Amino acid sequence: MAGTKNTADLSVEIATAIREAIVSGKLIVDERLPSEAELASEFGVSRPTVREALKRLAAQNLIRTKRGATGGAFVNRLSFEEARGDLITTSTLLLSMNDVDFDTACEARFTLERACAPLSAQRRTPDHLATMRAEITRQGQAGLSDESFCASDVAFHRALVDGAGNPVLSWQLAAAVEAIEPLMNMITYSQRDRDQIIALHTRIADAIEGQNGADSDQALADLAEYTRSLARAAMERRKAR
Amino acid sequence: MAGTKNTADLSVEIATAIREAIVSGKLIVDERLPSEAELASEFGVSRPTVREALKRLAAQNLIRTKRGATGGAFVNRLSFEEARGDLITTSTLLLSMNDVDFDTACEARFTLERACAPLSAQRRTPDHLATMRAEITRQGQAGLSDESFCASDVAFHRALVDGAGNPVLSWQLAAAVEAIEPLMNMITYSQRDRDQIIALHTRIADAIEGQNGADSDQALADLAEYTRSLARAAMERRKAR
DNA sequence: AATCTTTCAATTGTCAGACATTTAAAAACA
DNA sequence: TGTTTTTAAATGTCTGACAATTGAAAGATT
Repeated sequence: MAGTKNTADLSVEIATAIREAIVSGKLIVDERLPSEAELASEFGVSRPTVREALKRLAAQNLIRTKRGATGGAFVNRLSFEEARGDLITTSTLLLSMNDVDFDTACEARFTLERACAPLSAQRRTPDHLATMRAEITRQGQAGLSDESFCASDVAFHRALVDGAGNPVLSWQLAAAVEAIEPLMNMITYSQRDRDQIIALHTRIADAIEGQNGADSDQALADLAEYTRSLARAAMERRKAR
Repeated sequence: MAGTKNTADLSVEIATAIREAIVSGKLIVDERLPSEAELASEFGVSRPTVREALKRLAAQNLIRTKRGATGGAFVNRLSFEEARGDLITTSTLLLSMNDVDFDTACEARFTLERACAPLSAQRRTPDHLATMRAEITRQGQAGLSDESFCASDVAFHRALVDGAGNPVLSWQLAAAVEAIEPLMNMITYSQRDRDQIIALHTRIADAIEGQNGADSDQALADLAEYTRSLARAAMERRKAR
């Protein structure tokens, strides 16, 4: 008789029902959901069960809640900004929990980034260029910790990708770039390494400024190769130890 | 006096604490968390509050729960498969809620996909080729609904991307490809349109089979342009109506 | 001794009712 | 009219209880 598995927990069922209403557009942005008490009565469950369902949706940024007289749960306008943090967390965990090796992660990142470079060369604004130059300057500062160097590296590449002027690309690439930061942080950067990277960054920035997509692509390819070689060396040092 | 905003709800605080323990590696995959009662006592809150925190984490696939004597909450190994569904949902909502126009979404998708094509040309297995050919055949079947045509289109492109043999790329691209399916579904495909798309798909498959990265890239660029033109036409028809 | 059955204990899932806190609007007041 | 107080509605939290599930231990049977 049965076909559907109706053994799911109630809070899961309720969360799913509301989520589908949001995704399908039955519930629109900023619309207020019924109060917890009303939902409980509608679904024939208790208030704590409804609350667990709402917390599930809140964890996915699908709703936001407000207390007080005019409060309640509202359909949340999912912003790229909000979604970025979750995507980075997810990417980071995917890499670490599935033993994705550095080469694979690095290849994915640079493959995607290189795809953005020609667009960025076309469309970058002075703002993007200024950010890239500023980060290159910072990367040359003496006494910069490896962690700060990596953070600046991320900022540089984010500016590069943002230059493409496509929020969807920026969103996806931010994750790709930032998710491997923990892996990059495991590398120790000698002064020579840093100088090399800064030179490559300068080549990239020059190409982007000169709206030369081919050059920026080649410079990124070189940076990808150099990064891989650094990681390989770090791995071997670790193994030899 | 205060510097940190400690006004966050308790269930949020607890969820954040546990999430950070997972991300930082303090809690490892498949490790069992303390029981709800123990967590409640540890954090000095009631069981319902702990449960709301756990539901938040469960909604992000960070933990799974099991009932019974040996039950409890366990750190979940986040799989690409699991994460894909959430990413697609998020992408779809981002596009619809932020009024991302078709051109922008389409550009992002094809930019990323074209980046994968050369890798796929190098590494694709006979399996990937077989899937691509099979989907092309299906796309030519008479009486196929627009929806099924789109679904097959998605399957074709997923096989193409999977051919690159990089799970990280597959994961990110699956989202990019599938998230715009709802937008593609709004287009009506005439027989002539379908023939054109099938011809382009065949060109792509041929290039991938012949391990010709440049050809596959060009064919994808042509497909991108054709898709955009179809969407533009559909938009104008809608406006004229 | 081996195997099947029953019981048990631990844990999550659900419920009911209560109180605390927050918030904006309504009412009272100056 | 402007300010303060009250009030009502909503979420946030707590307590205590019971139901459902599940693996393991204890017991019964062959």
